[in-house]
Amino acid sequence: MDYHHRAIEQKWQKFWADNHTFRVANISDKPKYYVLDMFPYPSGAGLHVGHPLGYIASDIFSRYKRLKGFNVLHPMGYDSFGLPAEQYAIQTGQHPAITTEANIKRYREQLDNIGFSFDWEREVRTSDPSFYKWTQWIFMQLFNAWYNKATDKAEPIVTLIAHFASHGSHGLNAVSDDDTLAFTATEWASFSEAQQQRELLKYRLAYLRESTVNWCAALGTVLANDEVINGVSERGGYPVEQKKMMQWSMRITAYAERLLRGLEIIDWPDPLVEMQRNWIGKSVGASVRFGVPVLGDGQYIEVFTTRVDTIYGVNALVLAPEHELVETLTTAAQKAQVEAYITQTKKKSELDRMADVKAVSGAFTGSYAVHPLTGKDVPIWIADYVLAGYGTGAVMAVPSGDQRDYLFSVHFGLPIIPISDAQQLDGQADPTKEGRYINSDIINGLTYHEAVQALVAKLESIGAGKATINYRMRDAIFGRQRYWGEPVPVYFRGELPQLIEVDELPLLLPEVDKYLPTETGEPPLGRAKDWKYRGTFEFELSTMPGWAGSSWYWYRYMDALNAGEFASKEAISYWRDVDLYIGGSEHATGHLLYSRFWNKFLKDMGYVPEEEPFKKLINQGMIQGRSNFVYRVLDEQGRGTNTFVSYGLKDQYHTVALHVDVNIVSNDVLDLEKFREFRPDFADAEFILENGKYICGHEVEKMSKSKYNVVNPDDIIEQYGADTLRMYEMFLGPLEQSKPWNTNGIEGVYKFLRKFWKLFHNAEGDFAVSDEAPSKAEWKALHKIIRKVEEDIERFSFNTSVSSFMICVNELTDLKCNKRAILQDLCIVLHPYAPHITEELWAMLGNAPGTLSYATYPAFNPEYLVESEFSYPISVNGKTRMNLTLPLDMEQLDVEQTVLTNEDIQRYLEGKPVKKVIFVKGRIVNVVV
RNA sequence: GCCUAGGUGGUGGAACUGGUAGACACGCAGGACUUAAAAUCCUGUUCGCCCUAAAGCGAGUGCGGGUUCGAUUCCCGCCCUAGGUACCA
Repeated sequence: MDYHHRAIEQKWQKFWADNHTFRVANISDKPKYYVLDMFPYPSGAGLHVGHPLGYIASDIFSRYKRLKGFNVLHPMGYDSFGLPAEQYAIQTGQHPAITTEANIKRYREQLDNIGFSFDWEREVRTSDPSFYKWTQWIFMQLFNAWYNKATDKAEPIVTLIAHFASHGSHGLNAVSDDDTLAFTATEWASFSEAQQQRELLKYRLAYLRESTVNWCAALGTVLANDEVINGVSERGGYPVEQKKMMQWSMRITAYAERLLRGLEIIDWPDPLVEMQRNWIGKSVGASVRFGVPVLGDGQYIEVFTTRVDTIYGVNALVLAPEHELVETLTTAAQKAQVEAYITQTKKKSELDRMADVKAVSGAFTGSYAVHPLTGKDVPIWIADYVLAGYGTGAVMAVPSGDQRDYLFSVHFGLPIIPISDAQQLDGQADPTKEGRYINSDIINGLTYHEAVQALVAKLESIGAGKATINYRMRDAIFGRQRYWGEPVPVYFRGELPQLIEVDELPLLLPEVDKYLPTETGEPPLGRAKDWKYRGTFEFELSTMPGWAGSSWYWYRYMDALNAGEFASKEAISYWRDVDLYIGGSEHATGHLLYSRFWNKFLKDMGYVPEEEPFKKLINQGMIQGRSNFVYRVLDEQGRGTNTFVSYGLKDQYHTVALHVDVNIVSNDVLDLEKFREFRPDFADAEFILENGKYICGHEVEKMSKSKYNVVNPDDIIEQYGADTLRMYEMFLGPLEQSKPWNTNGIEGVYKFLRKFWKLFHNAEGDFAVSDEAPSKAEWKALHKIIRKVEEDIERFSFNTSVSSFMICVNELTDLKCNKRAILQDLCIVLHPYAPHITEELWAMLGNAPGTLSYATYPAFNPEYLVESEFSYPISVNGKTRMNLTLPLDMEQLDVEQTVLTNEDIQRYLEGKPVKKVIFVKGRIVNVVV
């Protein structure tokens, strides 16, 4: 019998489904192992061969872990809220739930084709009310919590209320808005309910605040910073403007330090850790207050600096043009100039501002601040190199130590004062921390560390500053003016947001007549009829952002059907955290940061046990498209003819390159018949061939329909089978590396599986396995692969395993091995990679069908690999000259003698005196002359 | 600019802690089987020189240096590619 992949694969996929082979229990004697994939957004286009790359790797790993005796949780689901379904709904009027359902069905079919070992009984969909009920529930927990810096964790809001009731705001160390009130316990008691609520909102981890948001009028929505690229929306490329708006936000900044600390205990790729570190952007420095007499007594401008030691070099304060004090500070004489400058910067788009980094601009306000240490006047300027959103939106300019300040000062003729004897100011600033300070009053002669200490102490003692830590990361906006997302479980009593009752969850997404903003500019939910809480109060009309559901979904898999909790305590305490998470690096600062934040919060509230949710993380590379081109010959007027010239001859003609469907090209050779059917206008195409073939050109591009380079896994599976697809995707190269998909080469993997199949069959094609004892060489081939695959999988080097399987099967074929003892173990070792063919052969070997998934991975026995001899490469002066087989237990002196007296070696020595012989046992002999 | 990863045959890639560079596979060339094709199998395939052949010689892992008996691997400088980031005080 030949290897018929289609029949075998369908048979086993059905078997696994019918027998619930991959159903996994939350109780087990085995150690647990949780393998998670980043779940997909089910788009209308379906899967292409790039999508399953990570899933195949995680499936191999899961199947391997099962064979190694672990209880493996390996679930899959859908991140099914999202823009494309809504965009489609806007265009067609079809409810996004319907398109989403259809897309999920298609995804499921495609996934099932590949033979994954997911426990589908745990499937989650973020858009399903039984799931988003708990997303809303977590939101409510966040609303009902504050961050206590004293205990360094989030606490229920009741503990804050208790503190206010007994101590007022005194002694509180909390993360909050800037405008909190100071009050006593008695004053708190005297506050109205509304006043109290207003104050509490300044502390809640989910809170409302007026934020400047990226408003995209064309999309009718607010975008996150990472959705705005170069001033236009990532999706669609529409213009984005800054707009003030009441927005739900998440106080992720409360967790900045813990998010940073956690990076040290997790096993993630360095670039990803680095990206998160930069995103959080911690700077240690000081805040310094510069008094501003014109604003009134005791009024000041606060700046943040990482170089407080340079404070005596300050020649100006520079504010962001958007700074709130600019208008007040501008004197009548400077008014025209300042206003002109502000108009000019406002006009500049984000893009211009970035392109213009080197152009210095700014304006003098006419006012002066007072240097807190010298008492001297410091002019106050505005300039757009100072960003309103970072620090305090104001900087102290130190031209000798900061290049931007230097350029600014040179441009506007401000004095440049050197502050260190080590500074070299030849046309640029010198930020050195070496040397001793000069022109710096109380720190003259001190070193950097001494100076910082002395200055912070001094500033603190006069109330003009303190040591401060600043983060680049901002609180995350948690709202979208869109329809297809989780409703926020909040209604309004006047201006004040109130939570609905827990037993009223889920707050279902209401029906609307259109998926567009209302005429008055309200989000689509404003269109819902009679959508009021208890018939009276307005619901929140924005929905949650895309990252809400994905910030906790891995817990739902642990107990996906639980109606009473997001997951039971027992399930969570058994599975705890994700042992291996595989996904793309594009989620580095979005999903992976928000998930860590929610996880820490859930831990603070006692719902989950681990500080970090994803112990180990692997980024799979992107699979790019590999486009093929044909070259249409142009006539003298530059018009296209119906003649196409092969790649190698195209330079002899005037041609234009056209994309051609990669599915009608094989090894860059065009299928002429299929090409004529490809487009009606190609029906009578003629070809100029080379060597009888039409060779196509190629280029690496994004995989997309318009480039005709999309390869559907279903087509590959139809032709070669899922086992071939799985192994070929791995064979393509290291998992982490991005690479173009190229179907060339898949034949090699397909041939391998047929060769493997043939080991179990005789020349007539009948199943024929021998019970004889294997030879030494056969044992050796087996145990080499047992060890190799184990090592490779543990370091996620799947491509090298595939090569080793090929070597092993080549060896066994050469040995004509059909011994049961060898082939049965080989089935187990290969099973994670090629589950269908191995299940089939396993059953043919007489094992109970379907038991292979839970077989025991064979133990490696080093005795089979022990060698008594080794063929040493003999090199002279580092250049390999020949090989010499010597016993492995031969020691240096004997080796030297054998080698040096060898006739062939003598030739290379040319009679020169031997200086030294390097001998590394089992490796090499190097003669130095 | 900064951060990170990477540059190896015609192609994808291998070489794990400094020890035979190019495993494995594709492609290509030649051959066997076949009426023929497909499938299968065998041989060769880094480049250059020499040669009927056998054998031999030289160069070679982006470029230039260094350490070492020995470097794709470690160090210094540079070039290029991809991803991230954008005046962060």
